[in-house]
Amino acid sequence: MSTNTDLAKMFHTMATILEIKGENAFKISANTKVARALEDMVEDVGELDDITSISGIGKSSAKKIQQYTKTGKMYDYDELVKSIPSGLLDIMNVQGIGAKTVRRLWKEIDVVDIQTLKEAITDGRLESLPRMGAKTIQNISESIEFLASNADRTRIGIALPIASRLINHLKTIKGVTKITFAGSLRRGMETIGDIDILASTSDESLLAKQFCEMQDVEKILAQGKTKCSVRLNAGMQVDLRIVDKDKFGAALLYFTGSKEHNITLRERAISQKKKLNEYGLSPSNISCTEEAIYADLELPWIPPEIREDHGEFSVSKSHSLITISDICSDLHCHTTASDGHMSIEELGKMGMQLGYHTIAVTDHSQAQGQANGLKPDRLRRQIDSIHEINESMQGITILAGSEVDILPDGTLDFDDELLEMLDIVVASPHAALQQKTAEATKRLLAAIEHPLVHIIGHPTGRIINKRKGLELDIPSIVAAAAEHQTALELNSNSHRLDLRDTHVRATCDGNAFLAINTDSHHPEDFDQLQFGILTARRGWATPRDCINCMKHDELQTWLCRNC
DNA sequence: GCCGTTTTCGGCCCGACTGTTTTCAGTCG
Repeated sequence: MSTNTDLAKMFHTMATILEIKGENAFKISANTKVARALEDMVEDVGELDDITSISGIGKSSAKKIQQYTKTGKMYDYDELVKSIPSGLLDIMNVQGIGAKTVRRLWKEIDVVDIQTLKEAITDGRLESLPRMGAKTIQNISESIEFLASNADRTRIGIALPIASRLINHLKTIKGVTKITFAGSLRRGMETIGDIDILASTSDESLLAKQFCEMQDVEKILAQGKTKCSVRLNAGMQVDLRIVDKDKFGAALLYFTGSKEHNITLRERAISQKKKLNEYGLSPSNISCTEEAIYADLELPWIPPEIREDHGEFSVSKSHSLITISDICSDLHCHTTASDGHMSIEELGKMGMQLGYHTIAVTDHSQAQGQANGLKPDRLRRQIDSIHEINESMQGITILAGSEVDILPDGTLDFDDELLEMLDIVVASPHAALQQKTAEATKRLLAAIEHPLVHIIGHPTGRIINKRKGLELDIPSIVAAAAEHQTALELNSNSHRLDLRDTHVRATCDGNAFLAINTDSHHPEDFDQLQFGILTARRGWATPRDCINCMKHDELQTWLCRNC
């Protein structure tokens, strides 16, 4: 698993070094493409018979990959890394500095890393380079400072509310007729680099001005007639594009991306003797809506979440992605009995409010002492109370469950006799999240194969930007989950989103069930479902793949599949 | 470096903005 990640990093690095060295641009993008292909693979690339069967990976890269999987070394990579000072790669991350500048910094004034770049600014050497005026140097200084404090991309759970707030504000500006967000946010990615906002207005300069003067703008990065760019106090960059109302669709398509989707779409246009850009499709002159542009290219409208050039151009019309309204149960929630903030009754009422037919109480098991995990006797008493409350509450089924720890050796935190008393068992890894792939996979397989386990909760245990989590052998996990009818959870919490998009795709492709839960501890946590759904859609999930979309009786039957 | 119902060679997406320049290179998305 981590071989793919390691290799992807190496190909990214090779691409960057080639760029600094001024190599052929297509060779550079070919390397980036290989890196991306590796990042998106769930099976270990070393297991493949023919690596070149993957689109974007040709003979040359396949040979390099093979050399690495066999020997742990890649000759071409090592040679490239040796050919430049390693600190130059860090300089490439400074906004406003590209490959050409890095090359000149290195060759002409001996700058080899961020530190020597800072020194060159202080002692005035930077000024000696062509096109290095006071303003440019000031921007570079600020970018270096910004880079030091903001290394991570922003979680969608942070970015989406900010974007909504900005749009609600900008909507009120006179002349604005249409406004929405695009980019990776619209594609529902788990982390966002910057917020892209697209707008139509009768007064362009007013909108641009007001945008740059918004309260939380820390710095204006660019301010043109049709494009403005600012950085917020929160650290996020926000780009505003102002476009003609009747070209909104073309612009939305273009700025939603992904870049790879756009490139393939444009190549498709060219092959049909057409030309596509952000202003429309010529010669047919179509630009108003995305639907019309796709239709003219003989394609159905493609949902933003799957616009990654991962096969969406041949997706069948009947492949209708899951939506939030398909969800009619939440099977992983906590109460005050462990570390939640709702009572069983409150949870039941919440479920009814959301229109669910079923909600599950799944408090932590005894191993989670810090989360006030339940010991067997407390759990037995809780099961009784849940059943009592369930009897008295009309309109919803409250399941007695547990989020039982999968201990490091793969055994569960409660014995079978107790587990048998539960309506639903969510088994999750919480500790020992540093385990190696083989051990971690064996651990989860044991839980998947356990006849009393219904769902594997947040299978990898990762926390976005904070903790890598278990690097599982996903194909084996999915195969076992399909065989034993155990669902794999997509935990909707925006800190987790675990399974991640590519894992979701593997799960659905492998005919295993997905469970999309919120893991709610507070009433407002139920809102996190939107992030789970976006991630599920990115993984091409349909309602048929997800147990939370089952009707009441169907779910009951599934819960009793091993009874 | 990759790819091919036009092609095994010759292409490979395209435009806006900045800062510096005095017509455009570099960067970004």
